[in-house]
Amino acid sequence: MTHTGFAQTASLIGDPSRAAMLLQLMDGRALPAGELARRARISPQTASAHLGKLVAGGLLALETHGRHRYYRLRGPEVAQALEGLLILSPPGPVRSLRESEERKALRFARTCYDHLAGRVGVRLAEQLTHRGWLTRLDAPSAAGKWELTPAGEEALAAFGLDIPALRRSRRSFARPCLDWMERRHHLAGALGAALTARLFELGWLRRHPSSRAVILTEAGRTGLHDAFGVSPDTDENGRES
Amino acid sequence: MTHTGFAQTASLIGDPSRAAMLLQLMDGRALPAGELARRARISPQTASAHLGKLVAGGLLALETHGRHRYYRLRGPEVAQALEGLLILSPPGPVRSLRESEERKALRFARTCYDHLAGRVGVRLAEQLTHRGWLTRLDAPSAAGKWELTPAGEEALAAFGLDIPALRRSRRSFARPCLDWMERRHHLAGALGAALTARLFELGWLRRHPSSRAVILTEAGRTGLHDAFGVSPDTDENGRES
DNA sequence: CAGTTATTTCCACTACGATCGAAGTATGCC
DNA sequence: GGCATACTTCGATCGTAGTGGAAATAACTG
Repeated sequence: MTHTGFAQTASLIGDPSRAAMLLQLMDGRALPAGELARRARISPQTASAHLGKLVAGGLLALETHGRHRYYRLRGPEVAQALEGLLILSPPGPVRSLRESEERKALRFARTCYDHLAGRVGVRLAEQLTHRGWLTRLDAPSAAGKWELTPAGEEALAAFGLDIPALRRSRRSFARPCLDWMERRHHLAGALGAALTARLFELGWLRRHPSSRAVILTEAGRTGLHDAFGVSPDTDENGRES
Repeated sequence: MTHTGFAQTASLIGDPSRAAMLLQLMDGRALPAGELARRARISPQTASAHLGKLVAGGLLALETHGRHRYYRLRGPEVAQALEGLLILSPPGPVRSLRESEERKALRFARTCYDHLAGRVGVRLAEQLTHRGWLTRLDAPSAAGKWELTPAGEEALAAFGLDIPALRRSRRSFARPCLDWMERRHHLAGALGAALTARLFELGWLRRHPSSRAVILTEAGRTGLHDAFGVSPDTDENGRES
C-alpha cells in the first residue's frame, strides 16, 4: 500500500482547530482567514499556519480579493470525505436549548457544500422524481447518476435554470448525495447547486448568519409547495412534526 | 457545531501506524493483533495501544478467539469513510515493478470491505443490470438502493444464494458502492457480500496472500463469462487491455 | 503620505502522543 | 505442572506539532 497521503490527509483533518474551520466551510462558502480564526477561536497567526497546511494538503482552495484571502473547500470530494467522517462521529450531547434549536434547524434545511440538504432538500428531490422530472439512469456505465426527463428539463428551464449551460460544466450534472441525518438522498451536482442558488435568488431560502442551517421563508414555503409540491412540515405519513 | 467526535475520529485515522492497520482491514477481514503489528512494522506493544484506541473510538470491533484477538472494521460506514479519504489522497508514486504489478492487480479485482470491487466487480454489476436482473429503485424513499428483479432472484438463487435469508439481514439488501479507481459503481450490501462469498466458495476467486487484491482463477474466468457474461479482459469498447 | 486593517512570517515555549524495553497476564500445548 | 506464545500494561524517552507574542508585509482609506 503506497497511499502516503492517506494518513497525512486524515491527520490534517484531525486537528481540532482545523476540523472546526473545515466544518465551517462545509456549506461550500468561502470565508476569509480572520473570520475562520474567529469562528475556530484561535489567533490569526495560528489560523494562518493551519490554512496554509490545508491548502498544501489539497483540502482548501485559496482566492485572494484585495487584502482578504478567502478559503473554500477545494471540491465536492472534500465535502464528501468530511461527510463520511461525520457519519462515524456521534453527535455531541445537546448542552443547551440554543443547541437543540440549532440542531432542529439543521435537520430541517441546510446547505451541503453547495446544494440543499436536510428535510427540505430530501423532499424536493423526492417530488422531482415523483413528478417524473428526475430519474435514476439505468445504464450501468452511468451508475450513480441522475438525469432530467424532457418534462423536467422544460419545467426547470421555466423555473429559471439554464440547463444547457449546466450540462457544459465540468462537474457531474446531477447525482444523489446521501443525507447523514435523514438517511435519504438529495440532489447534488451542477443541477443541485444551480437549483439551490435559484432558491436563494428568489428569496425562498435565506442563509442563517452563523450556521450551515438555511431558513425557509414564507415565500419559499408557498413557492416550493406550488412549484414542486413540497410540504416539508409533515412527515411521510402526512402527520405534523 | 458540537461534533466533538469529528476531529477525534479523523486524528485517530491520521496516525501513520493506525492508518496502515486500517488499510489492511479495508477488505473486511479480521486479523489478529500480532499480524497487524507486523504489517504496520511496529512493535506489538505499540500496536496494542493503537488498537485499543481504535476500538474505543468505534472504528474497530474486537473478537477474542482463545489467546488471539481479532480486529475488524466495525462496519460498512467505517469502510466508506476510509474510501472517502482515499479518494482525496493522491496515490503515491510507483517506486518499483513490484508495486506497479500490485497496483494493476488491485485495479483488476479486489475486495472492498466484504464485496467485490475493481474492474471485475464493476463489470459484474453492469452485466447483472444489463440482463435485467438488477435494477435501481425509482421510489424516492428508496434512493440509493438497488433491487433484484424476479428473474434476477431466480437466477441468483440457482447460483446458490439464499435470497430470503439475505433480505432478513439487518444490513441494506443491495446498494451501489462507488469505485474510487474505476469511477463506476459496483454491488455492495448483503447481496454483494453474499455473491462475493459464493465466488470464493466456488474457487472462482482466490485471496491474494498479502494484499486486498483478489485473483480471478481460470475457473472463475470461464465461470463468470458463462454465468453472467462478464469479460473483464476487454475494455468497454471490446479492445484488449 | 500616514494610519488602519488583514494576513503572514519568525520564534520560542509547551504539551501531547508515538515509541519500545521490561515486566505482567492469559491461553494453549505437551 | 512447565514452557512457549499472544497480547497487554507500565514507565521513560523523545520528537513533533499546536500555540500565540512580536514584528514584517501588503492592501485599502483619507
